[in-house]
Amino acid sequence: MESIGVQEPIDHESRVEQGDHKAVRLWLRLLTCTNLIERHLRGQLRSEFDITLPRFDLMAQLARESEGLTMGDLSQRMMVSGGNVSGIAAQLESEGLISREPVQGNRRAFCVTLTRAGQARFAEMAEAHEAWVAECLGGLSDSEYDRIMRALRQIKLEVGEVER
Amino acid sequence: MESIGVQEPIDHESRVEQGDHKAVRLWLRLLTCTNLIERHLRGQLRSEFDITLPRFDLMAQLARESEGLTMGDLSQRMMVSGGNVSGIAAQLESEGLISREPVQGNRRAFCVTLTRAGQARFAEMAEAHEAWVAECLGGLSDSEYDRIMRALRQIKLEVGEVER
DNA sequence: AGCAAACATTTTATGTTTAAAATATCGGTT
DNA sequence: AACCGATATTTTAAACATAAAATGTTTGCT
Repeated sequence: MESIGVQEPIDHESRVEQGDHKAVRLWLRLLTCTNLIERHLRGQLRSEFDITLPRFDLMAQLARESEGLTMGDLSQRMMVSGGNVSGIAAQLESEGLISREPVQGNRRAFCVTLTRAGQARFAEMAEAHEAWVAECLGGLSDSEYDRIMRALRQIKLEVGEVER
Repeated sequence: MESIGVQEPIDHESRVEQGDHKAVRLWLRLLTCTNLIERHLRGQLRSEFDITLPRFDLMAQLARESEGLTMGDLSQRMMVSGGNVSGIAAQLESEGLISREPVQGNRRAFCVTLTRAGQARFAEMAEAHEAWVAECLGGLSDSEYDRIMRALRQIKLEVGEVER
């Protein structure tokens, strides 16, 4: 399947075309894998903890920063727009899982932290989340794991350069 | 960085915990890469062709099936809900890029195809799209490309089993 | 002090996405 | 023929996501 082995000599245009097709195939597979895992995690979070993935993500960012984060920090780390963070944070706040307090010395910013209830809730979820991810990705050998991590890092850098 | 080399003997619990953390790190990197590329493509499609990524995706599915696809086929191949396809298709239809015709022998289904205008429009976009993807992913060597493709295939299979 | 540019956040409008309910059709059974 | 479960699609409600405009706030410069 997918043209293994035999390599006919081809001209330059065909070679380029084939190279591009390769990149697209890789992109589609990357997208498929990510979507499958994301869908799985979303469903599990919903059925086991009645929470959405974006809300879990926001809490996860706060959980690793006990000092708290500003809305802008959250936007940057979650890689979503500021307006988006506003909406998600508003809901978590109304559920009592996070709190937003003014920052002294900068009346523009808010400091967002997990409430005690939020910390407890997140701890439960994080444990389950790790297990679900390991089910999906734990089957790789150490060397495969390292290789794919390196390849993804390189891809990340290249996209950054393209965007620059 | 990230614990290279030295390996202290550790008990079973720590080993498991460490394995889980590894999987989560891989997952987050996978997600980051996919989001970066997706964001790049979305922006390019918007600025160059004034079209959204989902609409492009729907057209791409139709472009490789000259016979046309049903709404259900599209939902399955795009890996999104049927209701979602309904909305996207409605807009593309109103723009004259796709057509939906009843299927003889099954009055429930529609056969969706690219209009002639849709074909022409998609041909332009597809060429640019390939180039953008190649910019992001073309920097991998052939062997790296093969390895990551294989690893992703394995991941895809494992997620399928977990979901089963 | 005054003022412009940058910053932090929210609001608005539009579009995507899902789950679930609703609508309609099909196939087979009785 | 009447009915029932499966199939194909649309509609609905709620949440997520973006870009762009709006609202305050801060900072640096003159």
